[in-house]
Amino acid sequence: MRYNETTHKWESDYWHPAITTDAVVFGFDGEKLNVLLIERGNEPFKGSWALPGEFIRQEDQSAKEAVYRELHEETNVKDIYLEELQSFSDEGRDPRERVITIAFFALVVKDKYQIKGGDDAKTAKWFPIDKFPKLAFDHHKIIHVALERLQQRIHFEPIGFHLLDKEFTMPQLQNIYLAILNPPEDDNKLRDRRNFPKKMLKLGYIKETGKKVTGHPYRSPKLYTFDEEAYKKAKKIGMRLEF
Amino acid sequence: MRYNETTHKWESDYWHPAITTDAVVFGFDGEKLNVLLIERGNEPFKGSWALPGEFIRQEDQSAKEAVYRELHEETNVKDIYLEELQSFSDEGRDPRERVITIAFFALVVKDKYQIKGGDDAKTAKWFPIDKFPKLAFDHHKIIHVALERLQQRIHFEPIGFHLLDKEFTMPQLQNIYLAILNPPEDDNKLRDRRNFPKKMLKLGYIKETGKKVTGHPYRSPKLYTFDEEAYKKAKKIGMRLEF
DNA sequence: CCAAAAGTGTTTCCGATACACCCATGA
DNA sequence: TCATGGGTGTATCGGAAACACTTTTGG
Repeated sequence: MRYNETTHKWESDYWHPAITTDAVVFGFDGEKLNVLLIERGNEPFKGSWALPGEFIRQEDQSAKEAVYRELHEETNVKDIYLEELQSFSDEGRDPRERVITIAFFALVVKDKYQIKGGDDAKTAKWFPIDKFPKLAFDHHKIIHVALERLQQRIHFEPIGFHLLDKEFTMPQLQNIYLAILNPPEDDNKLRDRRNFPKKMLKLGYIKETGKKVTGHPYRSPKLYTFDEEAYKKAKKIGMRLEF
Repeated sequence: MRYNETTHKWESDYWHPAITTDAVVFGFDGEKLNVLLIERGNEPFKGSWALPGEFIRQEDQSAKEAVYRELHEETNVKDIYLEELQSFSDEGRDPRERVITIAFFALVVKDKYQIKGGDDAKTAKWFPIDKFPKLAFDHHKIIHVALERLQQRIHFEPIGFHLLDKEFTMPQLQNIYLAILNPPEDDNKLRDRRNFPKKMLKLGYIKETGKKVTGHPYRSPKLYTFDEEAYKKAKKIGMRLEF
């Protein structure tokens, strides 16, 4: 594809579709899983809520980088967990022209970054995963796929941490598993406070910090951290990391 | 993007990258896992081997459909297992222009279809997964990612069948697991002929056909099929399908 | 009757699950 | 001292893993 100085347009002998990225950004508020949405300031779907996303630019090194750029602009996030979901390329998903989207999902510490308020064209807001507005394009479908993927992932990869501060308590971590997997009320294996830490600690990549939380009107929970080294080692020797 | 009747070029106000699909097609020869490669007839990388793939066309309903089209042209395959892998969008992966590839992996019955021979510009050939030539572009990396994905998948989804005829024997199925996962010699749980069928049958979605193979110079193995209905049912009630 | 490959059953052991009581903290 | 939530230990049960012998088939 070349830029034509005369017509001021990009030209090619072959059809090239437009490519965007969209990110399903998950956050955790201590109780529920939340998704970050943006109110669209332009047509199409002006006024509707949508996933943060943008057209990939020529200067982006990769699709992933484009997502980082966009998320940084929107929310100032950094050092987040970001994983490619899949592409969405069906005809008719954008009324303007044929658009292929590469979707990602991200896990962030919800209150660590200041998302953009209503001060300019774009307003960003968190919505609980079970109660969000009608969305632009096929973004509803993308969120659905992202949630499924997250549920799969958390069974076999320790990614729950990315929704929490560096130091976290067992009950917090357990709540994340419950919020994501939403197991039936009688599922003791996930909901039981005795079994959860036992299993989690046996995996070997969570370690106590020795510290405790203070300021609660009840017994202070211990703080733990994710031990990246131990995790890599466990993964290398093919340890079962299933939860 | 619009077609300009005067210049006979596609034009847009914004940069649109080129999009291709590539497919890592796996086949099984009874002993080893194989990948389908194509000898390139044009520059760049003329004469090199590469993954089957092509630019997405405007008339393709989706990226997946583009892959089907391309594979059908190359190999006449139909009813194959096809799953999106991920996109590859790094700058510089194609010397011509910026190209974003959406990669897929496929499982086919290796000898069911006649792949194209050396009769025209494109020659297709099977290569064992542990011994294939230098590849064009970043296709080496794509195959690596595809193999990892396949190894993950087969632990939790019954996809081994797609590499075999509709009716297959336990030893055949076991060999697929061994070829894909390549467990250490002392791994009894996968290599033991007694444990494998036990576990496999307990999952509930493989059933005996009552038939047997004949023509072997030794005891005839039983034939089994994949029971799609039973699988869906098991999946719906959230059964553990891990192997 | 021999060689090659396939089929089958049992025991053991560990890990998952179920389950109940005590502890720390601030009000 | 009470209410709230957090921490911990144990018994049981089931499934995974280890293990060996018999059967079928064609040559």
